[in-house]
Amino acid sequence: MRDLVKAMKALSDETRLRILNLLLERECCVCEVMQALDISQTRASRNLSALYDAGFLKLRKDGLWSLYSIDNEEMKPHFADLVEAVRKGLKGNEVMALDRKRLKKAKRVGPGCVRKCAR
Amino acid sequence: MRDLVKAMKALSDETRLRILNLLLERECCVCEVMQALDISQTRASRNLSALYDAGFLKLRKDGLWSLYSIDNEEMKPHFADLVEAVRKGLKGNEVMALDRKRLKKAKRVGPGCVRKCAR
DNA sequence: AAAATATAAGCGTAAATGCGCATATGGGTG
DNA sequence: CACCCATATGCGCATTTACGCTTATATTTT
Repeated sequence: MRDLVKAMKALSDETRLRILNLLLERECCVCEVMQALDISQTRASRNLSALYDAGFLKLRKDGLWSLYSIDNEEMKPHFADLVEAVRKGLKGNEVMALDRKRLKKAKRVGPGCVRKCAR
Repeated sequence: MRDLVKAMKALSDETRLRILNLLLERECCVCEVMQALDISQTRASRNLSALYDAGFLKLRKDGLWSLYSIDNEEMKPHFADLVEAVRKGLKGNEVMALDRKRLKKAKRVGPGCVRKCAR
């Protein structure tokens, strides 16, 4: 039960639902999440970690980048059901649509991404 | 999205998951929840209200009793999916089994139920 | 109407949560 | 090796949450 409570907690936050929405589109690095949601590096990193710790995401390292994505293979079946329910519930939401739009313009590479985003 | 966050918050608490487990069995009054989970009246009432406010339950009054049950008819489809995911995730849990067991012995009527349970 | 009863709500408090700031970590490049 | 960069983490603070205690509300019974 502990795990389920943790999973639900992970999903009970606006920022994390927005992140999940991005990841339903594609794999993202922390930097891209920052840009798409227009949030701080700390906030992006922490909330990605929360989703990861809860068991929804997998992590892949590529050089300096941490690439997070929805862990469809290893995720518990009922967790996948939760993700699906969230996807349904978020469908048509304008904030989510805007986030996805900005994700398309987000760049994984480029010098000083973090610093630039901070301004 | 606000509603979804609220729903997930409602499900991200051990007490409320235990209550939901009872209601998956059958309709319950506050008093029965108290007995089955061995918790205070305030706690039972408050957490039932939270699940109700989030949109998972319906309320029926019968004399002094407030009878809560899962609102399968009016609930949003993706909320029903959440409940189903929770049910799956809770299957086989020993705490849930014990709660259900005690629910069978819980009585809706009987003088001084609340007072007795408080001891 | 007065007493009893089940439930709800106000209030205070302890714990948990979210996040910004600063700093640490660890890989990449010159 | 020195520096740059993306990410992670320690710390402190403000807000939220959970819950017990007490009291209010509403309904039934005497």
